Amino acid sequence: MSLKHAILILLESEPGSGYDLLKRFKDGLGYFWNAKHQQVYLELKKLSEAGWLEFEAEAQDTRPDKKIYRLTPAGHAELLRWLGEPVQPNKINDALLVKLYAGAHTSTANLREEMQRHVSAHRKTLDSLLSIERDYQALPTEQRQALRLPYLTLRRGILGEQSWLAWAEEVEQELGRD
Amino acid sequence: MSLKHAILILLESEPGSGYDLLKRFKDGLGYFWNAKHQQVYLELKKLSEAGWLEFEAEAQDTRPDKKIYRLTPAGHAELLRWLGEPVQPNKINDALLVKLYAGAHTSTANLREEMQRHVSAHRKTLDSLLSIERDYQALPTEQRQALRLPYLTLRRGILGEQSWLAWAEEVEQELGRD
DNA sequence: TCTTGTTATGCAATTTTTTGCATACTAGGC
DNA sequence: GCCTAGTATGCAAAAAATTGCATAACAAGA
Repeated sequence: MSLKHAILILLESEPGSGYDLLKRFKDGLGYFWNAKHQQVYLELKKLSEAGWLEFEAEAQDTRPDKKIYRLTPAGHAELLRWLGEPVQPNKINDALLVKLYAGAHTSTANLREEMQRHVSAHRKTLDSLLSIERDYQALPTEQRQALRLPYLTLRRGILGEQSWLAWAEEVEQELGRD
Repeated sequence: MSLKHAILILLESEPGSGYDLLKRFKDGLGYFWNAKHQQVYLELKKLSEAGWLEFEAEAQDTRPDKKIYRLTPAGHAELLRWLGEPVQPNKINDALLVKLYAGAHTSTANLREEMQRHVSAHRKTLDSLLSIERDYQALPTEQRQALRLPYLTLRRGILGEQSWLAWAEEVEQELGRD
């Protein structure tokens, strides 16, 4: 799995705390990973123990202390090693589709409500991705150039969400015919 | 998680063995769930112990025995209960995007090869989904009607793959500029 | 004849992820 | 004054998923 490597690459770009990483997973340019805070903190601990990360505690007056993590040379080497390996394709496990597939055993109203909930969430995600894209477009050329690969991951998110919403319209049309 | 419920709904449509289920997940209208055989067999065992499934061993001469599973009334009730609950949105964990994001630390050639591998796989998936769609279109009206919800899940797969491939072209364009 | 692919199932160990619980202080709105 | 949201971290238990190993036989093609 590559939560490990997702963390390594984010910290390679810029050192930060677990909390920072969670924010970057959530609303950064890279729209590629989801993890609960418990998992991230645990993984940071493991990666430190493995010698791939080191950290410095940063005392804060009013807040709990922050641990700022950064890559060690061993961590950097591991990242390079991993980049040379092929990654295996994503697997799709989509509970909403399971529910739709089984939809004949429940009411159309139930299905439409469920779809509506998901449509709202996807629209919200798309809006936020588009707003990140606008920020990117506004950057000066050299900065855009430096971020061109992360930007491609953002594009994946945008195209994926748009496609999802187009599908949702097909579904709504079909469910509406009752 | 809903491997449980994916299994319940597949067996509700038609009883079958673990091996059957794996095939249905792989190339049927089950474009929505992936599981290794070990996981499916274990889950079938657990679902039987929970009283949601029952099975009958079917002796075969030349092959190992088959266990044909089917829903019990309790299993059917559980399926209905689950259908009334909201499902939570999918999370995205995409190792390929992690690699692209980190791409500045490796060669463009490496990235292009990786993309090429994935493009081939996605094209193959799309072809097979389109061929399933053609079979569906060829069915008489009543049968199409009965399968209209499963068909929507197939559409999700098709639109998703097409969108993925469109994204891959953007990536190829960008990587080709070196 | 040998290798590969398909049919058919399962246990055990490990890794990954989720869920539940826990702490502690600040800022802003009503 | 109270409630909510945000900042900041973590342990422990349970559930889900992967990896490794194991068995057994047939069919098809090289």
